[in-house]
Amino acid sequence: MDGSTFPIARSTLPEAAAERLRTLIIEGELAPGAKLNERELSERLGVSRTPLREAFRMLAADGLLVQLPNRGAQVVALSREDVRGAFEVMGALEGLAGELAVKRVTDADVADLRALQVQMEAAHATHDLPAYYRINRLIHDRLNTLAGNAVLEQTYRTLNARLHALRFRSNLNPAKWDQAVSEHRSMIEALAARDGAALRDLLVGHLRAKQQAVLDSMDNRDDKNLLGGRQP
Amino acid sequence: MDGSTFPIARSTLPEAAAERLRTLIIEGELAPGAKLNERELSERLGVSRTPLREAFRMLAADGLLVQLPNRGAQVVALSREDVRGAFEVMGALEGLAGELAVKRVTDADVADLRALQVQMEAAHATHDLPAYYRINRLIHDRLNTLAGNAVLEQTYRTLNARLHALRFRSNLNPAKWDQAVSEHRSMIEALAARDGAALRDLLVGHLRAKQQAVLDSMDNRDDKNLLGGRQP
DNA sequence: CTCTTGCATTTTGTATACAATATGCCAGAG
DNA sequence: CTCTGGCATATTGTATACAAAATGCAAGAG
Repeated sequence: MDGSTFPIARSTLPEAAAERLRTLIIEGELAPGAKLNERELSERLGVSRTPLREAFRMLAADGLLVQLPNRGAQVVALSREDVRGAFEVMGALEGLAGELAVKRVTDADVADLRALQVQMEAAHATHDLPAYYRINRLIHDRLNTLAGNAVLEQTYRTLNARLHALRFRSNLNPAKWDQAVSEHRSMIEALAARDGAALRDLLVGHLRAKQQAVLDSMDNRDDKNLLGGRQP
Repeated sequence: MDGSTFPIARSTLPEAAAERLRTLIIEGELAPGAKLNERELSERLGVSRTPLREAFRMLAADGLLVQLPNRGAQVVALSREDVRGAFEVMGALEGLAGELAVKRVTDADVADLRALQVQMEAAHATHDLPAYYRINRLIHDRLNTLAGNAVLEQTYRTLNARLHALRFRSNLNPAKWDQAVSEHRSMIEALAARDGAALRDLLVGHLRAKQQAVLDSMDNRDDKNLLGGRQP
């Protein structure tokens, strides 16, 4: 027999529960700061407490929950500082992804990305925000995959999930949106030109703009107290 | 009452078990690729299987274990590619740490680091490898703390633990050692001069050299099959 | 002799029972 | 009226029992 394997996706209850909880957190169904009662949640998910507690450990490692000994788990409430820090790290990771991607990207990859860019600009032109975010994410994920570094990709995804739990999608002013789309165009050109340094700088700058937008929106949200439980 | 808290360190069994296992893995007591039998381990650690399984989930999230459904957990066996990737990410993280540290470092911090540098050079002069590694780690940790970014620090520590499980300490040739010590001197000077870009480049280069040394040592170890279970 | 197939054993997965800790309320002192 | 202390309740922590799956071995077919 050759070495190839075809493992079927068999998920255990802890994994399934973690996945479900992850979605509930990111969708905002479970709000930041919310206390998670084990018995109640296990009944709602239809599993016993044992696998649920394993799910908690996984999500805590991802930074989506915090666990206090003898006091249970609660959805993380990111402080302004946490968000700033997470975006700084994301910037470094995406910058690295850009540098690495340049070394491995093929013309076919560039063509794919250009196609995505066209779709993104279409979404921009029609003010289709959900489509824009979806394509935006596709492009960034693609770039990370192109980097060919599994550790990077995993770290990136984990951090991204944590930030998505903020649900900062709501507000994006027109000027910033125009700017972001234009930056994306430049990024793809830098990639096509195999200019790693330029791509890195663009990505870091892009992330910094996003960071600023998110921090501004945190200041202006009426539920900001839910997001900033830790600082005064 | 003011808002300050003084929580005493109360650890739960899963955390304690994870900590113990982490040590066993990093010390090499549990070798890469080793299968972990739940019943046996729980007896050796003196806990039941339930908290042990939670510990497994934590370590798996840290990348120290891999868990296969219905087939238990085993100590991760890092492939050459994994090591390359992890060092690339470490480089990006340390580079960021350097840039951020420059913005916050005080003269007192610089003085502390210079003192550590002196100790490091003493260890180098007397060929005290363990002391060298200890001080080396102190310096890098200090730099990361100086960056003032909790997300960065946590990501850095996790990744570092994974690499430490390789136990690559064994071989370091004299030329590389001299080079590393000299690079450290430059790093502290760049920090003292608040030159973030220079510090970043030094750190990235430093990591790249370390990466190369580790990859070389992996090629030359007779137990390399234990480290590279995944690739041919 | 080799390969398959079925069974016994081992090991992991999940639920539940019991223990330890935390929480909230009420009574009583000041 | 406020604060403290102690008890009842709720919740989390851990061990154990049972279920499901994988593993290893041996017997039989080819």
